[in-house]
Amino acid sequence: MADINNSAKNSAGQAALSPDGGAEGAPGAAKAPVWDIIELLFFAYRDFVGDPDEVLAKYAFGRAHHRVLHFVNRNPGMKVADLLDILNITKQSLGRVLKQLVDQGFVEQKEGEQDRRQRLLYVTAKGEALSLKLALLQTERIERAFGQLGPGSHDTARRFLTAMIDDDNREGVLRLMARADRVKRG
Amino acid sequence: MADINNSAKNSAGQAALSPDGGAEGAPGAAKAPVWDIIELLFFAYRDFVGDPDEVLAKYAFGRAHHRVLHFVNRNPGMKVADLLDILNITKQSLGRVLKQLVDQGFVEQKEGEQDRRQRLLYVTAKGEALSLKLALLQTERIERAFGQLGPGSHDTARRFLTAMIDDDNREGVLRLMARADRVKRG
DNA sequence: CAAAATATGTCAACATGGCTGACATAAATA
DNA sequence: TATTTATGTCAGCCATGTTGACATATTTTG
Repeated sequence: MADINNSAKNSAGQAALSPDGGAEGAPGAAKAPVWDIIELLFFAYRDFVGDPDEVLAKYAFGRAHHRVLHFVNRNPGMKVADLLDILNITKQSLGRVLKQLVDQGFVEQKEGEQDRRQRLLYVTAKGEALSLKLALLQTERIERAFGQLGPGSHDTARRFLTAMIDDDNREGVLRLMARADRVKRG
Repeated sequence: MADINNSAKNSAGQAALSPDGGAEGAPGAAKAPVWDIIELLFFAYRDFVGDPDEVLAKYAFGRAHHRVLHFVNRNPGMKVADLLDILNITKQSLGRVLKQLVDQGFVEQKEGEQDRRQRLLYVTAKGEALSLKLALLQTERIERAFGQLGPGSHDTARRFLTAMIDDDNREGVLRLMARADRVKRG
């Protein structure tokens, strides 16, 4: 709120602060918020998750259904407990949307072979189709962005987003993604 | 569930798909979803917005309050209608959280000078302090990420996130951010 | 000036998707 | 056999979104 030596700003109307302008010497002591990234994350994510909404609405589904469908599609045969860990919600919350997905034939539950207490989750053909449809919508936006940026932007974005994940969680997330990738493409 | 010719994966446990491996020739025809970015956005954003939660809980506030407080702090004197546009919610929804923020002395409303129907929004000192506290929490995560990536990562992240915003909205968002920057920094 | 449009607020009712707590069942494990 | 585990379910609460209707003050317009 004071106002000294600045007013210079780059193309995005921000920065020139953390990259060098701002004090960054003291380790661990964040002085000025990185407002631009904070706000851009808000707007980017808002538009990103907004894409599938109209499609979901046609089935009377919401974002909660989308998340469940997505992870079951990506990790066929996963346990209910695994899904709870990923989504970070209670089994009661999950139960509600999962039941709807099962009742309407988007997700199937099969008894575990080794452990018959488990209800392993699979998408049906219908479920996979919907999951794919939604993912392709989001992919359009992502690839449009990559198109505007240079080559290597995919890798850069991946590295940035990966670094934004909790240190505690990062390994687990990467393992999950690697496994999903193996299963779906194997 | 079969398992053929792969298992090679890069450091992030994914990729080798869109960057080159996958078909990308047909313009406009997205064939394969960019699963990695889709999932990483989910996890990164989840952790990112999760940071402020415990602090907010001490005031019995939620993420809705956080969003309002943030934008009012960044755009002092903004109209209620502007805030509604940004947040994309109804005035009834906004009214609820805004009232709490006003009642508890985090936000003030002042009559517009030219147009006395307007209730221009300002954070109080208390509100600014809280907004800053929350932003610094998120900044820690962001700068930790920038630290893990090379120099120039701030700029790269900004460009990526900017490109992810709706074409229709991008200009408006950038204008808003530029204006906020001007106002807050003098 | 009177009429219409605008900015905001408010009441009431409802939906979604989180949550806690308690309890039930079947199957695995000690 | 006793306990633990994986899952499901009932009941109710909370936060935050929605729609629709209506009120009030103020500005703008015909």
